[in-house]
Amino acid sequence: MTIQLHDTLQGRKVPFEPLNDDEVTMYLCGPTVYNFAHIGNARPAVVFDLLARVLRRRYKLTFARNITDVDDKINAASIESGKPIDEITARYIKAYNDDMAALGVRPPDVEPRATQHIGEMIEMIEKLISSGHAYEADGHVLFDVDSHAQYGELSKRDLREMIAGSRVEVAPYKKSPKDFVLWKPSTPELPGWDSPWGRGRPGWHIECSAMAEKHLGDTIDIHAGGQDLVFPHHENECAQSRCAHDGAPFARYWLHNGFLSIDETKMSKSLGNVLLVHDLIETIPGEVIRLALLSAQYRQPLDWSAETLAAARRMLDRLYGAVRGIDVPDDARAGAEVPTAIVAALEDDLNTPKAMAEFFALARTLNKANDPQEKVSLAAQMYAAGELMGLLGSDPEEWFAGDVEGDMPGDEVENLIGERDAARAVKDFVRADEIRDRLTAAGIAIEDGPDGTTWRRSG
RNA sequence: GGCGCGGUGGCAGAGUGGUUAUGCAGCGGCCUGCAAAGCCGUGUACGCCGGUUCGAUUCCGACCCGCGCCUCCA
Repeated sequence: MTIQLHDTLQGRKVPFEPLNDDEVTMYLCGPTVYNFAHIGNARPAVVFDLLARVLRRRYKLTFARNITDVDDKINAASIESGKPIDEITARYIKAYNDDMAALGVRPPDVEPRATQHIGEMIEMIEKLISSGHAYEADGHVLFDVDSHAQYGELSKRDLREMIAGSRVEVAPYKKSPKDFVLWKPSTPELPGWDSPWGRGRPGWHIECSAMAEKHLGDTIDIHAGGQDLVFPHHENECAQSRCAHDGAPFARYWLHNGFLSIDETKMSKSLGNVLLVHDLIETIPGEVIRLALLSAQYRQPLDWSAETLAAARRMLDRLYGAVRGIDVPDDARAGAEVPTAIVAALEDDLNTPKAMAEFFALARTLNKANDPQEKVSLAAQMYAAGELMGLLGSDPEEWFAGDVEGDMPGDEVENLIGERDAARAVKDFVRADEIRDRLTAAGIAIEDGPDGTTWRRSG
């Protein structure tokens, strides 16, 4: 079975056939680094990290995720804070990578920065001008949308409708209201680079086209991003790249993740409900956030709430509970295969809910198993599946003990459990239950098993 | 207004032309000193109305409702 992916351009799920048999290229629109990443920014990073992991099982993947480090929002942040642009971008690039790492997102193979590809952008713009797809006007360079017949195919927009519905004021130098900027002039205070059209800076869309070309080639296999980027960003990228490459296809598969809402409302600054990953990871384990983001199939809308998180945490409790107390030697772990049902679910357009269902089926089999050898083998499969999905990365004991010390330190918990065991041994159940109540009050749940008593933080 | 997406049991969330999703919560049982965890069992679920069909939650059409994009945005 080949990998199935939903392609936005074709509007349906299709078999994935890379341009080259065993090498795959993927580009994901990364962050504009003027602030911390919010939980909505994290969804594509996590989802397409998982896709990268799935693809790497079969192919040699080159995965590029760019950083937009020249942008009006960055300029605004610099003016507002009085800090130099370099300082701001450096700070938020680091924060982004730290935050994503906390969510189990592996670094991409290439992380190109816009400011380091200005030369490539200028070259591409020159190509577009000389081939009649772009024109210079009033210090700007604009893409001539009418020169590209396929414009609108990706976002399925009718050009006439777009003009009629246009709500923006049209700059007087544009030949058509649809035309978008490739290069714009900069004032002395703003970042700028010398170009054939004077000192200026690139438009947003050309950045991605130039970086994709440089690192992945003229035609890339997969281009991914959030649904909101379909128009205008990806439509424009596609137009630029195709016109700069004699009409060669830009991306063979376009993947777009659905939007995330917060308590069923749109996340926005004005509502004050923007949740920063940076803040969330202070109190919530990264794996819980990751699984919450993967709890719906990536194209579906996902609502973020306390319940979403609680559900993800309980799912992980179940998985960790199954492998708890089973010592899996390194060689057993290394030799374990991810169950085919889980792989199949993920290869079916990243059906994470189905994959989790199969994961739980494996956990159930493990919970039922009696043979020690079999248990080790099944636990090893659990870890293999976890590694593929970016889950089960902690030691189970540490997972249940919690990252954050609760009201009661771990050794005090152990001492009380020891006292309780002694009381139980002499059938002093009143005393034993007293101790359990104390632990319960401190958020510690007790589990008496055949091999002794275990505990977990339940808060 | 245009384009796109979605409405599944108490909640979250897959999937399918006729047979159990899964997790959480609930109920019954096993286990346990009692619990917890685990295991077993358990739910007249598929927005509304027509159509196709032996049979539709699943296909087709209309309708209602929600969301996103069309302007910076994951």
